[in-house]
Amino acid sequence: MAEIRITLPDQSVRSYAAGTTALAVAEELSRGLAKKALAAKANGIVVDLTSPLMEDAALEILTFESDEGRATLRHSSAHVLAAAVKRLFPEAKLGIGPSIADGFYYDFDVPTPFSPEDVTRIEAEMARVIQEDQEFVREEISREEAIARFEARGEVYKVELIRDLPEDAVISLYHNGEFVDLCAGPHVTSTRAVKAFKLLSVAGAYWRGDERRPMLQRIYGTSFEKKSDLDEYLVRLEEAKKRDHRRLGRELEIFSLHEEGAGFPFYHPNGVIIRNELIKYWREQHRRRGYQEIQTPIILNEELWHRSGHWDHYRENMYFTQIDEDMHAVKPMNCPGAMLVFKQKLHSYRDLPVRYCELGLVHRHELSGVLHGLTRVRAFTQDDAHLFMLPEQIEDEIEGVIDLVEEFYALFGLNYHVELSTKPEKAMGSEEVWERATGALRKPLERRGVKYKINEGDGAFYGPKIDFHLRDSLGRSWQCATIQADFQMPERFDLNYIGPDGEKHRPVMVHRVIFGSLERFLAMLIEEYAGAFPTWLAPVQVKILPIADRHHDYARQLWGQFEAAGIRSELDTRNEKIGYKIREAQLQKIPYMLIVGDKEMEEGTASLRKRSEGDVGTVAIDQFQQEVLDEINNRRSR
RNA sequence: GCUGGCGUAGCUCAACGGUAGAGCAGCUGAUUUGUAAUCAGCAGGUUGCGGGUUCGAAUCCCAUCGCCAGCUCCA
Repeated sequence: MAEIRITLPDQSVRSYAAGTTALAVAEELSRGLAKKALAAKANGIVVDLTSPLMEDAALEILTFESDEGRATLRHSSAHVLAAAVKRLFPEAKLGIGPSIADGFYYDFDVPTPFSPEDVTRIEAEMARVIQEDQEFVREEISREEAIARFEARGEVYKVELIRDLPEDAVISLYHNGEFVDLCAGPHVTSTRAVKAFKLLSVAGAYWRGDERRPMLQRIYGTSFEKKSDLDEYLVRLEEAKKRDHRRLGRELEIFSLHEEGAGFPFYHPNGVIIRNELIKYWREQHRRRGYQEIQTPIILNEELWHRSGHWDHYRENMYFTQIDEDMHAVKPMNCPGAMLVFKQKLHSYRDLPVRYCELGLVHRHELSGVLHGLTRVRAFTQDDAHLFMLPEQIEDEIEGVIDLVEEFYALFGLNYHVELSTKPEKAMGSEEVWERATGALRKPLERRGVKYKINEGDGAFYGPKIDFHLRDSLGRSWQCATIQADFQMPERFDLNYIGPDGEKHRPVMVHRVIFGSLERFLAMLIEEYAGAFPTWLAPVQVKILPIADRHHDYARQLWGQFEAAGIRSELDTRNEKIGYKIREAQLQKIPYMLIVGDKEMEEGTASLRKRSEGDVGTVAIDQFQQEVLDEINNRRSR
């Protein structure tokens, strides 16, 4: 892979190893540069910082991986899209149009949103722009001139972007045909380079991601160098949809959702089995690591939520109910309950850390538009824990949690990325305490060499957090595990321990979840495994398929033996051909099928078929049983 | 919550102003079957819910609920 070269404003050049993401480069450079501009070129990525551009757009452009010139192609495709839209809708005002992970988008302010028919017309017009073989031409002008020119065109958003640039900034424009855009570049040489493209969807998007600003119409698309690559991508998208946990959840009878309770999931028998297996594993691990499990109520009175700060910072997400004279709230978080348990007795410094874990069912009033299968619901069970410790124990404790997360996720073979989320706007506590808490999270991460990115302003209201994110089958990222340092709640709840000096001292608290929520984690697992769960999690582990009625007794005997051994097995005695039964077991993704007919009954064996390998021949029952038990007990994956 | 799209039988879809149909699944019967679908028959819907337009609405309009994509927000 090509090395990455970057030209800085002073004309010096820096090199980065291949594989470095453009985002990482930008983050490093931004420490030394107030404003950055960036360009990426098809040959291996040349990032051009000599002509400053607005930060937002630069960051948008930066989010692609550096190993492809594809980003350039896509960014140029975005210009082609904008050119087409301006032809068909001259009144459209331009937002920004970056390349993104799998394609590109462009934001437009139009009086009426684009209809699907409009999108078809735009696509046709794009094809025309491409046919016209328009050359991409760069032009550099002064900030004042840029403002004047975009103002003359009524491009208020572009003007806003330019105004945010420094006084002496040199602005670059890119022309293709009659279309001109504010843009750092670079671009492909001609619109002809866009060989295969497709517009995928239209959606509203707030200008600059701010819900108080106007909502623009965002058109998403993708483009490739070759038609075959585009086709392959579209096929992959279709394939990914088959792994969607909402679809598999129904097909495999794991869970369901009903309009009678939007966002409140129903678990079916198979779902409960998987959930219970996860919980069983979770309990084993936590006991081993010195946690004590507690359980606290779902409804607690309003006063408690005032004390915890939730009333001030989280009320709009909470459900309330009146009991007798008093207002109560359904818990959106488990922390206050854990704090009451801790406070119930006097703690010695010798007892710390105290680690309380809790499978806590919480309810949150999430906005209707964000609900999504099991990944975003209104009632979910957090595999929560609250750790109370001496201040000097905090780094070790956090490191212990990181270790636990790594062990869990490794078991499931999950890939994740880590973020460190800092103080949000709506926060309690002083700047100084936040600094300390953030440091307490950062150090263990660095000590372990965990790669992480900073997520500015995304912390909880009571403290900063380390987040572990998983991706779903369509590439969307979901926060699962999180570790939060909290110096606020112990204060508010007046928590104490008795130190060696015989005096009361304030413990530090850490909140954390490993799965995140059982709901979201289950969704991730369904998609990760495409429904083919490892045997230890599979709702049905062995399916016994007799060929004809005369084999039923023998089959039933095997079934009884497996059940007694603790293997979840099922018997299919329906009056169907063996192919039919196999097909059904296969679609249910059952790991093992045992087919028994005359031969097997005679020998006291079974014919084994694995869901992943097909027919593997005759097996001895006891040996097979032992192997399955080993696999289950060792929780082997796949 | 916001923008757009979509709600027809358990599932996947058809009918798109003339009064709802198919495949799979389900049920019944026949068949006793050797590694991904045996055959036949039966049953199943006040077209999400509520209004309106019309001689007539699944089809058009309004409202509402839910779902999908994205934005904002989050485990």
